[in-house]
Amino acid sequence: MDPLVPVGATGHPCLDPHRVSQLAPMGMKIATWNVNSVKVREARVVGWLREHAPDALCLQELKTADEAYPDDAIREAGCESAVFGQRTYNGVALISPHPISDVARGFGGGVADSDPQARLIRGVVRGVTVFSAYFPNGRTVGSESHGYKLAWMGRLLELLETRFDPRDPVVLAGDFNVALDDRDAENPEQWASSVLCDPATREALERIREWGFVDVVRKHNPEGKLYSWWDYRRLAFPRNDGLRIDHVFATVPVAEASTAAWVDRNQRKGKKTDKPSDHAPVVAEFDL
DNA sequence: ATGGTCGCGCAGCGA
Repeated sequence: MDPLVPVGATGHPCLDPHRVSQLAPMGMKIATWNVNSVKVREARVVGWLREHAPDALCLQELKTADEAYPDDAIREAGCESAVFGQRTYNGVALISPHPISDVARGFGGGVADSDPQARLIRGVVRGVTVFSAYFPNGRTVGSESHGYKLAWMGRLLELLETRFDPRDPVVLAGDFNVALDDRDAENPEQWASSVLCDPATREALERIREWGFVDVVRKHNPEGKLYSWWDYRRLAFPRNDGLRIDHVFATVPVAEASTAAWVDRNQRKGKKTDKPSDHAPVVAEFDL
């Protein structure tokens, strides 16, 4: 399968994006989780798959090369994985109990030069193109890393514009490292000048959203006060000093079918020996 | 306590 061919161009009726609303309604649950090392979080991931039975689970920060990815344990939980691993840093995966087709790693497609960091993978699950994205953090505003973050987001937008159609069923899920507005932080003033909230970063994400996405978690939680990441330091979780930086964006035909969206805050709980990630899973459910 | 926590990989970086 040519990964450069847009989804829906394969000729298979089940992959025709414009037919998504014609499919018999079934539950479809899509989740994203920055696991901060898939090896350390292996038992949690397997347990979470068994408990919540998502149709797609997007992982970020594997910090693991492809060869060391726990593929056997995931298979024992009944799922296959599409993996774009990297040693030490980054690394993303897409997990599903269904077949994953049309897998593409990175930006590909000659949109821009290849990215040396493994931050993006996509595949088609039950007719929906699902991206697992780990946006760069950016460290500090104005830094070289911040420039890389903004450029990376621009490349993602270019990929969407050139290879996809907002009328297609597309889900962009992952750790965006962006809190969209002040509802997405418990202490917004504390984070205002950080790379998670700075105006240039928010504007870059707004341009991606305007391409044709709905923020599905916001749709179901307009009041805010729902976070996905709490720093390991400064007792952030007990104080609920969190931010919502992990997102599930969906194009309109998918977002119109959403029925619920939530954060599995339980996965952030526990003592040091329980080894929680600093991120909790973000889940969106659809009648698709 | 003048930092504070993780994970990687074995010093110091990135988050």
